[in-house]
Amino acid sequence: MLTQSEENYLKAIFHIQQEVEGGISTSRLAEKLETKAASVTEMIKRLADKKLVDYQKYYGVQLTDMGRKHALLIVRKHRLWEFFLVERLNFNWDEVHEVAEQLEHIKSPKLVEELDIFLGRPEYDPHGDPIPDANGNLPKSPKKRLSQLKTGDHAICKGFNDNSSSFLKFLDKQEIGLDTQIEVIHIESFDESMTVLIDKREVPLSKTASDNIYVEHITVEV
Amino acid sequence: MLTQSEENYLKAIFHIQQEVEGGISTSRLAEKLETKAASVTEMIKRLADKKLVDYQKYYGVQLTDMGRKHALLIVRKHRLWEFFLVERLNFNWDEVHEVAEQLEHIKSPKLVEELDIFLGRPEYDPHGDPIPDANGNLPKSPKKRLSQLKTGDHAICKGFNDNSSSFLKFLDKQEIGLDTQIEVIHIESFDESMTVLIDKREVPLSKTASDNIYVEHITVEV
DNA sequence: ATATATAATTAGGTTTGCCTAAAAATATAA
DNA sequence: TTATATTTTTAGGCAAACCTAATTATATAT
Ligand SMILES: [Mn+2]
Ligand SMILES: [Mn+2]
Ligand SMILES: [Mn+2]
Ligand SMILES: [Mn+2]
Repeated sequence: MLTQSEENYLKAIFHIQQEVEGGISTSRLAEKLETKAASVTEMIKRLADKKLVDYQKYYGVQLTDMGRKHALLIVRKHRLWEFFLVERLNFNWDEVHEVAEQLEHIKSPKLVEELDIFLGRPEYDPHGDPIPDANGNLPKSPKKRLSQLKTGDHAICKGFNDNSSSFLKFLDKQEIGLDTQIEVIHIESFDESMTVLIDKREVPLSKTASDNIYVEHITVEV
Repeated sequence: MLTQSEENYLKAIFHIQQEVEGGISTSRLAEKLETKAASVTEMIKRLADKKLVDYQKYYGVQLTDMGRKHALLIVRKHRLWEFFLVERLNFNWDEVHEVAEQLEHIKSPKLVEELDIFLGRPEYDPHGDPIPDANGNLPKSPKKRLSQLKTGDHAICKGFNDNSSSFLKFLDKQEIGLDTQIEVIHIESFDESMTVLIDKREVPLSKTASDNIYVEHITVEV
């Protein structure tokens, strides 16, 4: 049985591995977990003893198959709970993360399975992130960053790189949500900022913003 | 902010105080929490420092108003979650306690309030135990033990003194549940065992069993 | 290739929450 | 009332997770 802290480390390693290849540095993990490098080294050793990570002193850490399995279960629980909070308990999508950080550590296989059934086996959480199934399989969708599109392109919003409360509140304000239709009508070459058309509204987006929006690029029949 | 362990101590003290008056002994608490007396002494001191309990060395411990308020919130959360698990997630009433022991420690006032609303503000948990409201008020029902009734008495089952899985499974087998109608048809003076009529079925109950069943005594118009 | 900067590890502490064994206080019995 | 038994507290340790400061290894720049 893993401690809450061990679970948080595994999840953090998993998330960083989604972004970058190879071993993960102590400092990167410390940053993600908002802790100090010394604490990370210590914990990594414990996880290595338990065969949950492969660890080579000074050369970073990687999940083993077991470690990955554990991490995926935590991610599954996190996202199922977020879905529950938004769809059943009237939480806004920017207020669920902290509570899900707690709920993801509840240990009960039956609870996870019954919750999944109760919610109708959702495939995506409120932020568009895929929910691993009971076997740890992730439905993968081909996502592009909005910033990669060209003028005239059409797309549908499918998720976000940044799930912070401030970014989600910004999206609420611009009325951008999951499955929102977006058309790129102008890209400013000076700063790569973008003007997009959403539901007949012209919305200006900085490069930072468009970088953090994942879309599915669609071809529109004229 | 209280730790999980501190919350468990407060809840245990609260539950023991429901049964017996006056200060609660270190050994009684140790037994309830399945820990050692030395650990209890230590924790009690911490709780006393935080003004959550009144503590007199060698003479036991009692909740302060603050301590009682905290304990009632934990009990509220525990029972709301049990209700959720049984009514929405298809748990049987004998499998909810352990999971609720974990869920009761989730910290989010909004979660508690929204869960309460979502469930329709239930007044009793699946075992018939009252759910404190947001202000810590308990709806109190005048409960008797089934063992206190006389031959010929009619009653409705309203709760149990023992919520252990084995007792609840026994009740399932005898088809005794909340709001079940019970008529006492015989009491054996030798061992105080009882025969009751439930839905036209004669059910034998030991003194131990009838002691653990709470009922509302009703008068039946003939 | 060597010096310097950066990153990671080790050493040594702290707090929480548990333990066993010894000592002290209280309760009970002769 | 005094002796004995029981209960409670204290003393001293341990493991998990965190920390700061010092040391060591690796990476970078001259
Ligand atoms: Mn989240
Ligand atoms: Mn977490
Ligand atoms: Mn319970
Ligand atoms: Mn608990």
